[in-house]
Amino acid sequence: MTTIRDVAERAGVSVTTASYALNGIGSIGDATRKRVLEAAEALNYHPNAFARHLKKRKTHTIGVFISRFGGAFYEEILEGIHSIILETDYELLVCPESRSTRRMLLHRQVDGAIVFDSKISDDDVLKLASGHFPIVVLDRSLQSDFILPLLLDNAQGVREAFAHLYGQGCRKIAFVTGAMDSFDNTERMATFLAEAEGRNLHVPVYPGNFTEVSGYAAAMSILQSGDLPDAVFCANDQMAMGFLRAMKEHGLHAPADIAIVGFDDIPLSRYLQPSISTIGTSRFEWGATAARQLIDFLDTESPFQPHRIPTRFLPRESSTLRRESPSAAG
Amino acid sequence: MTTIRDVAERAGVSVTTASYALNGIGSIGDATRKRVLEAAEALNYHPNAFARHLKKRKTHTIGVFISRFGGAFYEEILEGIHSIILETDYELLVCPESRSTRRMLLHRQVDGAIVFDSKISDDDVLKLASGHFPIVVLDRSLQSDFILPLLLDNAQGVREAFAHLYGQGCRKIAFVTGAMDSFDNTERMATFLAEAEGRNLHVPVYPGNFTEVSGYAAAMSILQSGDLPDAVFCANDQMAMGFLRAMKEHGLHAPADIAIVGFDDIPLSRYLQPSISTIGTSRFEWGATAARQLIDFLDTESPFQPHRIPTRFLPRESSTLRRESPSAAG
DNA sequence: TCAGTGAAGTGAAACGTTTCACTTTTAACT
DNA sequence: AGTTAAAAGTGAAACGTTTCACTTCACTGA
Repeated sequence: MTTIRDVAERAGVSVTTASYALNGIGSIGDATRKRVLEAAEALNYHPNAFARHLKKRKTHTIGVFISRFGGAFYEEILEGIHSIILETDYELLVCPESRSTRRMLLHRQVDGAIVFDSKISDDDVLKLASGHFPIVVLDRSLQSDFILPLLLDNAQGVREAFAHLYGQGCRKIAFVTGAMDSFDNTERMATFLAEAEGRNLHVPVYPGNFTEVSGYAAAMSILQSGDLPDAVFCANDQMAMGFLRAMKEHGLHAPADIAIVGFDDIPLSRYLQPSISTIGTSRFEWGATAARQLIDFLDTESPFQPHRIPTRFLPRESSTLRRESPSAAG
Repeated sequence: MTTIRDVAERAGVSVTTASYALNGIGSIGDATRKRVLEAAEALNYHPNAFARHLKKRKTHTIGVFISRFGGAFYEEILEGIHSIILETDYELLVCPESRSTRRMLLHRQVDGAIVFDSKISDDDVLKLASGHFPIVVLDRSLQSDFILPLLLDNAQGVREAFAHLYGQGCRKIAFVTGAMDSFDNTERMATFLAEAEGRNLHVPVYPGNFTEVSGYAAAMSILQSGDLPDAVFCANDQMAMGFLRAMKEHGLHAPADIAIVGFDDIPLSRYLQPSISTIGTSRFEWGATAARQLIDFLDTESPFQPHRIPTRFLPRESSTLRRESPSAAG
């Protein structure tokens, strides 16, 4: 572990001079600077990040906190964030859930954070956020000058989807929920039920948890009841996939027997057979917006600009009963 | 920014006592400990990670360095790594390419690293690695006691693929390369050419760079030459996708006109039409193995166990001319 | 009563940087 | 030669922890 002290010694200068030379600041003679740089090179010196960050109060790094990497969901958001990072001089650190006390531990190891992990409590986020530590949250609604909730406009897409099903004559529509502690699920369900209520429709609700398996299970309990709906809205695509799998096993077809709509537009949804009607957004833009706003805040202290990320319904095979017009493709 | 000094003051104890109490070590009376904990809670105190890590020489964190998040490739590796992390008390930090001096900056911010980013030079990896900083590399071959190269067994899969094509009677086989500075590409190409040579076949080589577009371009130059091969091996699936797109645009079909084989088994390859024959591995296991070995090294100093990650050929529609036996499915 | 013991608590050095405030050297003018 | 200013370089404090070595104190048992 060579330190700046070793470098200074070898170059025959003081630690101060070595520091200035290495950072290219202060007034240091060319010859001296060169000698220091050579010493550093020769000793394979790398500054200790902790000592440096302890002294300077900034790390020029933003942290992204997610629960996991899979799920075909985070990837595009991370790419969006990364695309903005590449335009700046910031670093990016992505931290998934871990057993130890990540939340506390990583605090102040980054200058700001983007949070997309329901395992992190609202309370922790509220406590951590400050003018020195702004946070963008992608999965919840929180009120603070230093927190920017950047949420999907769930209502918009759900309304479009409902209109599509209703417009096709579906009147017996069931809803399969996601995890009940999810903000998005709550909003999707509330919107859907409100739309139905507006048309005097009763919507049976089946509990799920966003997993493929829970969609399958919901389908099983519906199919076994014998009383089939003509359409089912699943709170995400994974569950729609599970639902479709169960239908196939029972010799039923979407949309002929039951029209299916999901949410998220995961990459697979387009390629399955039938392709899954779903509600999508540009996740890349979502991530990019989050990163942009966070960095703007850090650089210029400009206050956060709350807004919703637009979503839109993408009709595909799993719910389209008859093609209205030949040119109307999703 | 409340510090441990503030906590100590509020609790009416020394900084030392506060530190011991907060860390649950030393001999501190129950009443005192409680007072310290309450003070910390009241002040919303979080230890400064930099000061802590500067003093203790360990961070209990491993870093993963990748070039980007997309490409349908890293996701599963990251999930594999994460799965191991969850079993331990380590933290995980994932760091994609950035404009600033990430390599130096992150050094010592983690206890060990997993590298999968060709933009990081061999030289840097060699210099950084040491008994205090072990590195697992997933994309290159390097010799050091403190570096573990965990590479795909490219040869195995390529040989199987070649045998498959040759066994079907293909004799005029072209190769589309990946990026020339890629270790994997080099190995895939070398194996393929060696296999061909062994059967006295000449293989025309078309340059690509692993992108879908470069596969498309390679196809265009082959198709325009008018002299069609009966099979093409692409060094990865993205290029195979591009190749197939070009074929479709020319009214050609795989495998009837040209049999196509890719490499990587990206999720999409299974769902496209035709589905793409490819060479796959368990990327989840790959990541898990990397994490396991790194953590073993850190915990027990047990030396690295070099080995290759097995790959296997997955015959699908794009290359299977006739089904040999009804039961032989991939 | 007192040495001995263990529990409870503390002072201060150390980790490796950066940077403020300062001194020394050099060069440029009269 | 003497003055001044700028350039080059340095000492030491600070960042916020942890932890070694130490003190204080109350209690035990003889």
